[in-house]
Amino acid sequence: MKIDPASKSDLSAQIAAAIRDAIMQGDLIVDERLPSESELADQFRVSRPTVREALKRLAAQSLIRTQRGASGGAFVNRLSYPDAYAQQITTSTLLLSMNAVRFDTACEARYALERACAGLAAERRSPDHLATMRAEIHRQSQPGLSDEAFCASDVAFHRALVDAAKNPVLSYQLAGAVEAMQPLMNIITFTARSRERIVTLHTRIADALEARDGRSVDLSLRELADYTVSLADRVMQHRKQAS
Amino acid sequence: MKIDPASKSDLSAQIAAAIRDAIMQGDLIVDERLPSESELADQFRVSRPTVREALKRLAAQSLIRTQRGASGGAFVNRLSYPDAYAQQITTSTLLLSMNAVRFDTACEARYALERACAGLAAERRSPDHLATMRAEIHRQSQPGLSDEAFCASDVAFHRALVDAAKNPVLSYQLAGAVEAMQPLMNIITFTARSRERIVTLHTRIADALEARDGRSVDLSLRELADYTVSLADRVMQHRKQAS
DNA sequence: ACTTTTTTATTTGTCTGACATTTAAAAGTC
DNA sequence: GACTTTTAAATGTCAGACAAATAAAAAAGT
Repeated sequence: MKIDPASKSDLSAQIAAAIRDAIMQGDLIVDERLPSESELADQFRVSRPTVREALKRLAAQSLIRTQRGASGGAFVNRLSYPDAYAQQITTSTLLLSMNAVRFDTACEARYALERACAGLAAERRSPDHLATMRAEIHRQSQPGLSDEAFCASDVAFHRALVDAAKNPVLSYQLAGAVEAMQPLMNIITFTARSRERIVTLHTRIADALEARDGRSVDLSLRELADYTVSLADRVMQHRKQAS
Repeated sequence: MKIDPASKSDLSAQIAAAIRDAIMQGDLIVDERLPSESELADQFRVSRPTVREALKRLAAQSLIRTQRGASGGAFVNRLSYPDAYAQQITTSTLLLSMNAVRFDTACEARYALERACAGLAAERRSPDHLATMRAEIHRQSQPGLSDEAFCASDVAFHRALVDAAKNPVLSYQLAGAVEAMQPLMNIITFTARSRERIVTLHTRIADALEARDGRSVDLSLRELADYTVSLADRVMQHRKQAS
């Protein structure tokens, strides 16, 4: 069923890969129970701790879940959207923070992706999405709002925009990109961002969405992107001068 | 430094979360060495196997790498683009295959994302990208080509289009989406897809890209998307009739 | 006969201790 | 000084044990 070439290193990684392949290939279906740890140990000719390490690897990717007790065991997990979001966010966040991705590169990518939703969102937006966006705009225009709260509201606004496209796959992809950008965005927000300008642009986007004018949404998003990038440039130049 | 509330279950998961947080927070930087497994065991007041399970969880997410021998240990890993790709692909593939995502939903998402690259790609495409695309088009028009090879070439073509935008973050996001769609796409291709039509549209895209006409690229992509979705509809209807 | 309680078996979670293997650095040798 | 050998530290793996949770079976009580 699943074998294991005695080639090179790390038995637990090999076992994890074998089980992962079986799941991806469809040999193991959702909610199916894997053999018990002891049985797997016998099957693969390794000890139980080694099997356990392999299972933990899979659990870390939400591929399996485990239950204790009689008739417990490891079960193939249905990968839910929230789980997938979470992993995408950690992966994307780390990728951006560890690879010295330039702010404008990330920003360009983010708004390009978001603009991909503009047309669909204009077609399909429901009153709920509009209400959410209006509410966030209102919150953003409150004078006493902290920087953190403003950023959170900003994310919620754009999240609503993406969700308005009513395509869960798009939402899933975009959630990772937007969330991962947040730390980078905060650097800008906390220094130079004009809330007034942002609120104006957000309002324009909401208006265009309400009018189901996809082209106008797209234009406003592009303007927002350009503004954000120009801000970033200014912040970077400022830093260069300071050092 | 990192503690561990004796609240609820699964020590290895808690420890993994603590270390993951430390990495994401920046308390542990790239290439920094974690304490040895024995030291971590002492620190968290657990046994070494438990620590090891936690470390394997992190290794599964490419957050750490391990080296044997003296001055070995677990090191914070720089998450590389290829590693991130790989994870994105497994996650996306499983998400799509396990959640009964409708083909047209996935297809819509894929082409929406790809169209997000159209403008940038038209601006920045290099002769290399064009050459790759032309070569793939040529391969696709060979009569003896197997279905598998045609699909692979299709992926390579679209990959080149995305890469032409010269934004690694976009490439990273799109690679996952496109690859994850492949199994679904194959269902269509192996039944009803007209290669001639595809090649014609691909050629039009390449021509528009050569002319740096972003708008035209976008239109051709939309046409390709519509064609693919209509094909899918036909295949589904055909199946419904058969059953 | 039906419900409640108790027992039991199974399975994961965790610990202890040991040995194997790899690898870099220290010690020794020419 | 360059080379070889030894050593120590670390991960990788194993074996066996006990704890804890849990569902099913068995027993008890009404």
